[in-house]
Amino acid sequence: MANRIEGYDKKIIDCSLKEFLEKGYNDASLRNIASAAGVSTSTIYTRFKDKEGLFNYLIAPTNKFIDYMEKTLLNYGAMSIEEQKDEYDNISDEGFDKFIELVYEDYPAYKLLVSCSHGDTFNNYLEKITSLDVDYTMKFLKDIGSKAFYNEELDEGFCHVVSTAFYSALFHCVEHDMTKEEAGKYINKLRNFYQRGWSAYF
Amino acid sequence: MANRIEGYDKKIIDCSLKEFLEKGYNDASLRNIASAAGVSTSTIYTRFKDKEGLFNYLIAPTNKFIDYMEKTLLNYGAMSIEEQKDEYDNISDEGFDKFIELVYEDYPAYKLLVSCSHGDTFNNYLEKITSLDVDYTMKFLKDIGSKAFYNEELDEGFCHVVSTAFYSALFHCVEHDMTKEEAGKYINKLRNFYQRGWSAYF
Amino acid sequence: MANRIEGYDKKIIDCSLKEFLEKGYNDASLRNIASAAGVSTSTIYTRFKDKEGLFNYLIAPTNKFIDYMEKTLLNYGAMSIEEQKDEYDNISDEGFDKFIELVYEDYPAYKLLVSCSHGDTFNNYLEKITSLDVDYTMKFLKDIGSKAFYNEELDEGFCHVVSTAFYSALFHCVEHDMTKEEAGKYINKLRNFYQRGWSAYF
Amino acid sequence: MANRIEGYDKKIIDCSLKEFLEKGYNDASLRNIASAAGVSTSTIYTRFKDKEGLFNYLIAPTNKFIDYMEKTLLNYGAMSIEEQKDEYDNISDEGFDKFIELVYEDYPAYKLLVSCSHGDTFNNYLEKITSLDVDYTMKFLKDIGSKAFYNEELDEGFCHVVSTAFYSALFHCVEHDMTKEEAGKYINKLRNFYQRGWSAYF
DNA sequence: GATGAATGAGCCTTCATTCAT
DNA sequence: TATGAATGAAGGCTCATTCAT
Repeated sequence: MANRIEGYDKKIIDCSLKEFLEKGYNDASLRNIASAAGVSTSTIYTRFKDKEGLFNYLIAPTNKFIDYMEKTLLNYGAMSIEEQKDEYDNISDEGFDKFIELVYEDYPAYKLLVSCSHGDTFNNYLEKITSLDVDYTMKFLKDIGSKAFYNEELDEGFCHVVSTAFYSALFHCVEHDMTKEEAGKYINKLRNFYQRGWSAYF
Repeated sequence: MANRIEGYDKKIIDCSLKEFLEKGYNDASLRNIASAAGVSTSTIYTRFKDKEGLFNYLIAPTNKFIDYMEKTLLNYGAMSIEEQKDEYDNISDEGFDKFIELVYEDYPAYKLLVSCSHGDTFNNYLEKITSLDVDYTMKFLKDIGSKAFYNEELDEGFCHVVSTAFYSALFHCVEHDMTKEEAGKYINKLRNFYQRGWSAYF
Repeated sequence: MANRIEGYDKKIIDCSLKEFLEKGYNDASLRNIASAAGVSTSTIYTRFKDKEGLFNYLIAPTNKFIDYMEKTLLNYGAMSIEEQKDEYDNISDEGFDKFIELVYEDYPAYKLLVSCSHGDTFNNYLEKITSLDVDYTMKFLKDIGSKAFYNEELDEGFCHVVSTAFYSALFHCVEHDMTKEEAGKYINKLRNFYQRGWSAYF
Repeated sequence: MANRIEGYDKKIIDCSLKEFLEKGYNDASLRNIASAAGVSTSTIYTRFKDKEGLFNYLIAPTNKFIDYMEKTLLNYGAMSIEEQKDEYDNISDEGFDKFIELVYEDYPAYKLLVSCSHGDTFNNYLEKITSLDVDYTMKFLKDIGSKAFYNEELDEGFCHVVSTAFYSALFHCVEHDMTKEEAGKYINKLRNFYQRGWSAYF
């Protein structure tokens, strides 16, 4: 998509990216963007409605990962318990591969989301991901008859917090500008680490 | 200290707290604060230099935890390896007790730091804590001759990220306004979880 | 005329009406109108020249009443004094009937003129009506040898102001959205009231 | 009061007056005012809160007439019927003298109110005056046992409209920039005219 | 030490209008 | 003829900060 954008739009997008990345949402100025892009401020409004609309356009690609998670978990949830157990590792591996692929395909969008967004934008994003994960995890624990689940040693609240911590840590690869390769190694270690954490409950 | 603050200063501090907590650093307005406190905007400048100075004053108590960590780890590092091994659990338990004590002694300051600060303020704070922890941990691993340490399975970078994730999660008790009791239980679970994660490396 | 307007023009007119009635001339936005009508802003310019042109088009029907007054007074002025005296009441009755008929035939146009127009638009309209009335009235007073006219007790200036007040009051039926029936009763009372006022001069 | 205002305030007020009188409330620009007054736009905000606050300051003196009416009618209403009958003409004469005095004492304020204000400002002003008048009039008609009042030939609605027309006409002396003398004569004629109109009901 | 006042820079946004296509 | 796009101008307003008093 991006490669088909040309002319003013392209300039506006590039300059917005630069401005937002440098200053963050709040301190970014549409005036600066417009003048850097060689257009009038109004042009931005013609194209993107307003400041928020422009920013949302820039981070829109990050929805692909959420879409992917939703779709994947839906399929996964539709499997039998046995299949779920068998497929868990595959699905998981594929998921994180996909994560890396998507992130490095639209790196600026993720960078913006993680490091330069406004209010609760990133928190909401994390919350969506975490909730999806937790919902399916809780269901899975229930279905497999997890002892920890049934004696309430592992409640949803704690699950949620640890999950949030995990996904926060996941996005450190963006926050700290790792290369794709660094990210791959890092994520593997992270998964191992958390798996050991979770192991007691499964 | 707080109990010696009176008159205008007290009012300014109270109203600043309210404004920053409600709107966050960027959207807080010194004029609102001044008018709520019944002083002129200039008075704030007389007392606190500027907006940032005022905010820093408000979050200053949070340095107590960092001071505590520094002092404690310094003492710990001065022990022999054998002592360190023996004392690890005690020191650790005491540390988290102290954390809870300090946080709930100056709750607004921590809340401000965690949820309402500006730019990298909280990240820098976390970074300080994490670095302290990681430095001593790496030294400890080296001293005890950790296999994982020597075959570079556990490098400083990863250690840092996981540690960051842990301390981030730790401060969720502030972010989510847990009561002191809730925080106590929550932190215990969290420590167990992460200990299992780390166990492979020790 | 209206029944021959179709397609885009019709939509533009309807939406303009709505926008102008809701927000008044100044605060109405051509963009809102265009987007509500499903056309581009430019289309409005193609059809109606500009904002003022569009508005003028919408209130154009209100000229019918002025045309009627002009024609009627011309005929009336062409009569002999005796005829004028005889016909005064008839002409007058017919005139106000016609007023009501025209207003309720093109109600939105009058409403726009009275309540939503810009600058001196309505004042100019009133001024035209008043001037017509005053011109003929002064001529009539002169022709019938009115004492008040000749001793300058009743000068044109005063006549003008009272006439303005009368026609202003007349249009209250539009300003206050009276039904046709309410307007009929209201106007009768108003005429009686002002006739008593004038009576001293005739 | 005005003669004690000096420095920037005076300049701002003078220039605001000029701008509002020339362009009306909506089209007046605070930027123009500020630059004409040789101050920054912000200064206006320091002094007058905002555009509306500035305008309200300028027209504030017009409240004197309403205050006068309220006070006068209150006293009048407290009299016995006989006294009211006896005093009616005096009170009335004094009232209109006072009107002229107040208007020409703060002419710009009234001019602004009548010819340059925003939305329903002047209508609301007229409405206040009219309501005061109508309230006392209706009470008076009731007290003196007016036939027209009791057989409902003269209802409050009609009374209100005619009264509005009268006070509208009254302010024509401001709208048309009459001199104080012209206004005096004009108002006398107007009062006579309307008295004849009312006479049928008393 | 406190303040009222002033400020310049900057904000986002909206508008009526034009013009190449 | 219709329009999408672009624009310059302008709008009201808020801000952190300074400084003479």
